[in-house]
Amino acid sequence: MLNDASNVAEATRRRVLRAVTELKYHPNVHARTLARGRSRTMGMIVSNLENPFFVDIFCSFEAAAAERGYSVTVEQTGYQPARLVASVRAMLGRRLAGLAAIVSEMEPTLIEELTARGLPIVFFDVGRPARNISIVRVNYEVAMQRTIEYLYSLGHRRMAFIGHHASLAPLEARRRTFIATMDRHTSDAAYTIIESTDGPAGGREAVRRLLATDFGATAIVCANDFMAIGVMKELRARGLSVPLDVSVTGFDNIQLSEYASPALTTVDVPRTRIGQLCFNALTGQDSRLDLGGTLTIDPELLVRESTGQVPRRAASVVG
Amino acid sequence: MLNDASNVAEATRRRVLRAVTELKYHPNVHARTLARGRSRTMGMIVSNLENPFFVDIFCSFEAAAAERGYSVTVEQTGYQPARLVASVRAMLGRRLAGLAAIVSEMEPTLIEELTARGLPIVFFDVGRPARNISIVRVNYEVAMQRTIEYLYSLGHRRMAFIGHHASLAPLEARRRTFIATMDRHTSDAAYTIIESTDGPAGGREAVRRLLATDFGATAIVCANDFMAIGVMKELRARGLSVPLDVSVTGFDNIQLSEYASPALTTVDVPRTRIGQLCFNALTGQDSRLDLGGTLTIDPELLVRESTGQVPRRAASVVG
DNA sequence: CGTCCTGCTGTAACCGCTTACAATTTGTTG
DNA sequence: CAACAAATTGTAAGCGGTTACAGCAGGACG
Repeated sequence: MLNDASNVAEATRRRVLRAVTELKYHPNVHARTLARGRSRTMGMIVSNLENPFFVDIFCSFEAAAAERGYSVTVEQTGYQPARLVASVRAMLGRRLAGLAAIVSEMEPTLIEELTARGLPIVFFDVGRPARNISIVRVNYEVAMQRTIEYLYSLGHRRMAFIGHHASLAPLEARRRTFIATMDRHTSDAAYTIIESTDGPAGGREAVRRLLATDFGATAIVCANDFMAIGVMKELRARGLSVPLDVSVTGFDNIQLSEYASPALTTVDVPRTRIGQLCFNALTGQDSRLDLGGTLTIDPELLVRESTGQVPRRAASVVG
Repeated sequence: MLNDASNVAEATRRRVLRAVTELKYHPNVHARTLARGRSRTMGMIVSNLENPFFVDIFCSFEAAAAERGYSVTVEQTGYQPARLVASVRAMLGRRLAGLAAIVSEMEPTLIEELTARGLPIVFFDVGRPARNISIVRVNYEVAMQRTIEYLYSLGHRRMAFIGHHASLAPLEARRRTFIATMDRHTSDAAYTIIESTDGPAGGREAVRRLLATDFGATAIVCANDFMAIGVMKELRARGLSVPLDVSVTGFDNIQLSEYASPALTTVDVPRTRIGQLCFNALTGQDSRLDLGGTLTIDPELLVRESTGQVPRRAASVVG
């Protein structure tokens, strides 16, 4: 009766409903899900909730889910494949209606384990499609290449890449493309790579290390906006102006990137769209991406205020 | 056998474990929880996951929980009491081990509904203690008063308060104290109040409205850091210097406040401690706060770079 | 007034697991 | 080797709901 109120007498229903509130009765979700055999809950696993990029995707996913009467449960992995596996197992045990894994790390054996079950799954940035697994990708290569060529066109010849978790595919793609693109200009351009941790603190620390060298970068390319915020902070603290002394670029276009000072030049990864897309893929109501398919998003470079012409006075400001 | 491996023959165990991985068996969490009658999951409800303040509390809560073998599920309410009620009901249906509500909104009838059940609960910022309900409070009054007096001592006489959701208790407390403190200096000080939405976009919009008036604030007091970031952005965009033209203060001391430009003067609300505290309260392992008790945190004013002496040239820069 | 249909309520099996306990095997000891 | 204890395995009864279906009213109709 608490499910389908259609074939119950009005009087009875009223009596029941009154009892429900009076006794403060709350149906046991587990009993219900067990009996029904399916649930109205979607699972989401993200790498790092402290990074607004993931929060934004979660929020738009949740909004789309709520609209369709689904609820969402999240877990985070801290970029650790082991935790991803643990989370996936936990999610699998919950008999969810679907699972979205918005993660940078991956464990190859997972795909097989996930294919065994029927539940619809969507991976973002990692994994490969399968019977019940869709993939949403971002063309980091093209975006990174554009970014570098843009900086090169401004005269920058000495660039630094600041990233985190270099071994994880989506991050590795950015770094690899950075290197590949720089290598095209090997005659007159040079680069350096610095690995740190995700977040402003990591970005800041990376800049400290960069400045301790004598590399003299005029542009710093960050793996994401979250780190770029810390990068700009440290540059400012050292009395360096962005973009007069050093240009800085990010990746993701998190909301904060617009509020940074100066506003960050970045690559717009459409988080809201991604969240919706992932949800739609799971419920199979998106013509652009059906279960088992792959969809690649081509992100745009968003030029704001943190990048500019290379400084006239030599190219040895930073590092 | 999947629970207590103590009284099973080694050989049998091995066989079972092999079968588990081979068949990709994942125990049904619902069946298990139902049979056990209790779960090892804590629930957390927060107002707004986009605001890093809440994310930080969630993360430290989760870390504390993981350490003790608990997992955590979150939901957000968007500051809407109705959604809080819905979330609480959903959580109640899950037979959790405990529930932490880190929210600004409240629904008085909730307390009674929650007391009926036995599960340990901790509220942050709202509610009142009960048999199974603990409360963690922050003394916003003292902190706000200190902030205002500090600005006053710098010579500021015209201040604006920028907040959101004024009707919600914790936000209302800040505004009320702002007003009360300003009223002490009614002879030579004046203030104005602007209501907007949470987040940088809200802060920014509030400043636009402030500048459209001729109030001429020399200091802007924000209800939280998340809004303050937008406030500073808009001031900068208008060519106003912080703190040379206008001083700005925040509230919460989110990580980003340190990375803002200039670094934000704010009130340090110890989020990590709060997360841990809430978890400990639920498992009853904290001597400072046992179930049914109240603990008040006295936050410190953290002076950084966004505040300074009132500008010499009159007091009519802003608005 | 009996028959049939409709609309509502009562009942029992089952969802997948835990738990306590019965049944069985194995080991120990006089 | 019988007798008993210990160790292991098998069994059945729930946990709190859902679902399909049987049962039983009451109303309409011939």
